Amino acid sequence: MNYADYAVVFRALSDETRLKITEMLVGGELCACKILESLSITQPTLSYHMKILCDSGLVKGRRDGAWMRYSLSRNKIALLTKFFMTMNHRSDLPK
Amino acid sequence: MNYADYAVVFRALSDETRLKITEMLVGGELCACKILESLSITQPTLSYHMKILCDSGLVKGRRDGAWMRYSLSRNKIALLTKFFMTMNHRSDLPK
DNA sequence: AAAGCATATTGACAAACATCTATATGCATC
DNA sequence: GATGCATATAGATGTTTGTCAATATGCTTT
Repeated sequence: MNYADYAVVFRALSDETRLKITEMLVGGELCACKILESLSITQPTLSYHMKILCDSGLVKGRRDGAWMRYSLSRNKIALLTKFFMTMNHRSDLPK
Repeated sequence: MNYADYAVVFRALSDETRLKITEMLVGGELCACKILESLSITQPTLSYHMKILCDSGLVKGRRDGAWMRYSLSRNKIALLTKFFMTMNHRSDLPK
């Protein structure tokens, strides 16, 4: 991942609604309709947010008949963990 | 940190210029003028970005005479590391 | 193939963002 | 206190964002 890739995934996480969705997915795969129930937004707005999350690579979507099921990408989360861990290890910073 | 706090710090990291600045600071404290040298932006634009980074808590600034010296917040980075680590530990996700 | 539910796309719009020029403020030195 | 350098603020502007209502697409079941 380069600067642009990180910028995209951090932008995906920079909205409260998308953060809430991400937290919901920590519990495991969910379909769009289930996510929608927990939020005070319209269905098109949810679809917009899911697209941003998926395009960033943080969330994976798969069709299951009429439903879309979403889950977090373990890989991406591991990369992000490493991003921050490396930050604290590589230097000599004040508290 | 709550959703809003995380949203603010991720928004701070969602811009390529600010990501570059953050990476520079991994090497240790830098003054604004030094950061400015490495970027193709004007001084007011840098000042704008530094404000966003500082407001998010990711970067700490301190006056040193005429200069402003900036460095990363170890605390904040540790919190963000934990944020992602917890994500991968708390659940049962596909690869 | 018609009907019905789940999801995506389009078009519109107000709000927020990134950038610049111009100007102001802070600090050090003469 | 006047000059000069470092940084911040203000104002203007084009771009991007988040949201909705309306509509389209996809899938399943009669």
